[in-house]
Amino acid sequence: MKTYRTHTCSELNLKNNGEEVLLSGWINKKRDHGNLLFIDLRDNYGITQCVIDNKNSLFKKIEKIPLETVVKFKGKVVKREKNTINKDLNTGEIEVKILNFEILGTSKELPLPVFSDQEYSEEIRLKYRFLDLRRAKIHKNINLRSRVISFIRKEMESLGFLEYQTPILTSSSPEGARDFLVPSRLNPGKFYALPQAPQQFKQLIMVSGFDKYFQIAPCFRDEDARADRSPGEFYQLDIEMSFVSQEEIFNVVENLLNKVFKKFSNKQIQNEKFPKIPYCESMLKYGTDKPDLRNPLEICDLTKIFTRNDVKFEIFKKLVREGSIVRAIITKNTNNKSRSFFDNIDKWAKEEGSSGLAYFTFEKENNKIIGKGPIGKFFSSEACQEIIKSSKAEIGDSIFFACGQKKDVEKLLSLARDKIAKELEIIDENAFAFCWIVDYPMYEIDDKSGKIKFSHNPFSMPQGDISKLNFDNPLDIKAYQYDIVCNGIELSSGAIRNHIPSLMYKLFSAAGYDSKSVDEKFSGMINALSYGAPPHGGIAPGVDRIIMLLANEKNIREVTMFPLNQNAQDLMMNAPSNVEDEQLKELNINIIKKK
RNA sequence: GGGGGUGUAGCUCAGUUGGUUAGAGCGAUCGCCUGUCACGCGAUAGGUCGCGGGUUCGAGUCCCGUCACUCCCGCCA
Repeated sequence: MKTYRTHTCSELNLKNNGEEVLLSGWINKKRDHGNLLFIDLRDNYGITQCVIDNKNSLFKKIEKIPLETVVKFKGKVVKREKNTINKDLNTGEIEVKILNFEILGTSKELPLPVFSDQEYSEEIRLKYRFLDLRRAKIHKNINLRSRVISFIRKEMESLGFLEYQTPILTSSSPEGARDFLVPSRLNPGKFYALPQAPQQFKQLIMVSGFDKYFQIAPCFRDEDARADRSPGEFYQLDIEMSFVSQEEIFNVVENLLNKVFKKFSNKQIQNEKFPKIPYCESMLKYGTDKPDLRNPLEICDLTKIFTRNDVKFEIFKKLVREGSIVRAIITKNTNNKSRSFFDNIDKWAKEEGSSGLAYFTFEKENNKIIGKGPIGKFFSSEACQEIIKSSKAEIGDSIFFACGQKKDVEKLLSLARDKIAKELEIIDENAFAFCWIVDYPMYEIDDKSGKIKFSHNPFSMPQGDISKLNFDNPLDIKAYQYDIVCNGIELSSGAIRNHIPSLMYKLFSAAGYDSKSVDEKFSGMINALSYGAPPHGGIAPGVDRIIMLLANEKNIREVTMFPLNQNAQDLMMNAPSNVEDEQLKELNINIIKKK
């Protein structure tokens, strides 16, 4: 005997006509005609219209039930008249004539309406997240998340991967993001760290001979939030495999992502075989290592043009002589665009903190190519010809220049690519454009200290003949290190790992770590690699971001059930919070009070 | 740590050059309404204009400070 329901709120249809049923759910909406009352009853599965009129003695009582009250209705399924069918509902061909009711959970007046498509402030949504989560769109997103994760698990298992769990309380690691620390009661003055990723553990799993690992792994990083980055915690599909090349890992992930994105979205995948773009090429053509390939605009280097005598644009020429570079974006067929289109982009660039974007348009006049626009007159016809040649521009195209230090130019033009493409509406919103970014440099120069540091994961395997690595030019060493990018969002990064301890010491040494400090900081890892470690590698796609793309959301909190706000607070549970002095004492912790 | 945006009724927002008693929609309460599905109609209640200070005869509006939320930069191997 069912106590609460015989059917869910999306189940009933014409086949049930005449049946007596029990439904339980929330009062989503009432439409009260005075002597006739419609109630939309909602549960996780859908909505069923229930109806009662004043011939029923319960009418006055039911009429008074507030929205979001949880009720049980006993009723009879009746076919709706043709002109009253609601095609938007699964249950729209029937309604339930209420015979009896019971209130299961009362509701106070709502701080935010559940039945509404309106936008609400994050503050109120997060404080009353349990109400917010009842709303259709986010409820759907969260269930999508569950189905995607379940699908990924099944796929991984069918490929022979096994899910292994790794510790949540681990040790602080010297590289990477800021750690969340957990004080140890049994070891006064010492701290655990929450894992930024199960990086070392998954490698240890390979060393332990398990071969194919995956985990939907929680990761914790104490860094500031962004729209696509939760503060605190996020999930990775963590993968590691033994005895594999980079290419084999690519195949696993490419196939998986193709399947996931085809199953859970109707958008087109631009290239099912993900293009592989070397890091340097990406930095040149897109100004970033996470390019949005839906955007057809590309950047080209035109520094040389500004060394010509027939180019008179002295500001840039002077900067180039002093070591600046010039790069540019060509826009196709924009000679008919208004002056304000160009000026707005220049204005935008200035708002971004740059000195702006100089521009002109290529036109043909008396059979000669000339530059039309504010700085066009500074370029001779021959110089224009040369620009057209090296940038693949055509008559009628426009060109936007940026000049400055390499990093600044890359950054500005990367943003400008997005900005201009949006203005021109040339981004295909109905596509997923994946790519691999490959051949990352092993090292980079630290901006602050000017010293050599690891640019990514210090455990990555360098490329080339490892016996002939040239440590005199460490910046030229590339790693088997790769990222997946989709629509300009970094989805994951991974690497073939360095499983050779002697090589690891050399690599660390180039970044300024002596062997003693490597032993201290990575003793577990180095030690393990010294007892027969298999070649191995892996990757870790971000689950939250995958769901974000599938749900077509721009904010990660829209696919996270109970997210922290931008200040890493949980407004509903009131975390973080003060703790009792007794607790602190037990942990040997003193709070330093700020003045 | 820095920059931008926002903050007015329970919710979403309007509020003119600084000028009478700060408005609308939704929600709530009450009344009318038997085919709605954003039901309709009428009425009532509901405000520390984020907070503090200043300018002014007069501040939701201008100025300074501060707080909260959010977006971005820094940060995120």
